[in-house]
Amino acid sequence: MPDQDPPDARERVLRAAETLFFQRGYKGVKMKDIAEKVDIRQASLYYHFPSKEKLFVTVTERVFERHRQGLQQAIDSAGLDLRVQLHAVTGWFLSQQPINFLTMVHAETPALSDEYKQHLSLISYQSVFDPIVQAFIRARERGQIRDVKPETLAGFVLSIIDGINYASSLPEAPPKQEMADDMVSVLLDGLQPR
Amino acid sequence: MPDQDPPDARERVLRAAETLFFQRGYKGVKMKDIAEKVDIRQASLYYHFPSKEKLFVTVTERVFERHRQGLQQAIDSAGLDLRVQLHAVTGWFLSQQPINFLTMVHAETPALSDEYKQHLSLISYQSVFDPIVQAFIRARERGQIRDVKPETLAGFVLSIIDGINYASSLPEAPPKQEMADDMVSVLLDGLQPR
DNA sequence: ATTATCTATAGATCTATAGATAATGC
DNA sequence: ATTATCTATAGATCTATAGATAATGC
Repeated sequence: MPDQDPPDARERVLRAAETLFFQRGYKGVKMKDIAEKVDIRQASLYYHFPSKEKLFVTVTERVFERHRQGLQQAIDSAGLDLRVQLHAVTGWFLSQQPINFLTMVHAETPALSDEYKQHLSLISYQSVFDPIVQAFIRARERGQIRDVKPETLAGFVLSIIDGINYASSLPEAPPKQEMADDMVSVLLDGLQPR
Repeated sequence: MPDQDPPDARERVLRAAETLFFQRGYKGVKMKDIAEKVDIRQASLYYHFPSKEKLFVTVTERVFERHRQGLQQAIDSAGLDLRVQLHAVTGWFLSQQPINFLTMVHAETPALSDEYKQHLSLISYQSVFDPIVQAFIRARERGQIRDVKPETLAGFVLSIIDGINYASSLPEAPPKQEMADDMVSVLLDGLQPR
């Protein structure tokens, strides 16, 4: 593994913006906040990106592309057992900066132009939703699970992961790993006493 | 059932604000938007509420109080079977204007003063979280479910309900009722083929 | 020369206040 | 008199642009 080159200014802007947008939402972040995090002046951001909206969309596209690759790889290298695959999925998400997918594409997009709304909705589906849907479809084909709509199940998984990230910001929350493991065992085995 | 009196101006403001704040978030709503929905001028809102923040907090307190009562009643009248209770919980939520609890208290509060953040976090816990936690605790005491942290389980339920509301805004989503029923059966019975 | 930053600020937007005015109820 | 609205606008905030300046690489 070679040492990482120090990120250039554009990259530093993208990283700062990613953290802030996902913490506070589009409207909750001022260009000044991002500039301060990068330690440049607010107006200098416009050398790298023509507008706040374009910066947000670029950030979001990058994040979803990263998640698409990471998720796909996690699932692919987990073999053919759904339980192992689901642990790989939660492992991937817990290794990443927490994102609220629902919040992101649901609560924030109203602030964006219609064109971008649709676009972000589509790539969010393709990147984080679809790989999980496919995993459920295949598990069903292998007879590992009963017949429940795979899109519904993928929605459950993503919702709960969002919820785990939320819960972890509260005092007294169990470790994320524990909640994630509980999710997998509840989804697969249910809550009936053994 | 007596006819409802027509709501007074203050009440109309609260209802318009509730809808808008929960659709677009605190920062996504302008006082002008609320005023237009009530069909008065923007400045007239300040006769009823001293500030946007106070209006938001009042709206949120009312909503959570309504949910606390509705949830408690739904669970209480569902007898002692957890499955029936969970259907009552989903029935209650699906009968109400969709709220994203996670979004609400997580993504929006950063825009509010620290005092209100804590306050809203607390009442959200007491109103929507605690009744469900109690239901899981009792079910466990009755031996109806195995030993998983009840707070974790309540988090799963609320996360998934948020997710169902989100999914329903997408094309091709299954009916909410169907997703909610799937949630209950997956939580209780798991996904193992029967 | 080109690249990357800076200062200064225009223009738009938004909350909240001041003071006037109309409607309602003694 | 009191209640509920209105018009007008001050003041704060935020994005984005203009033009100057410093640093880098031929």
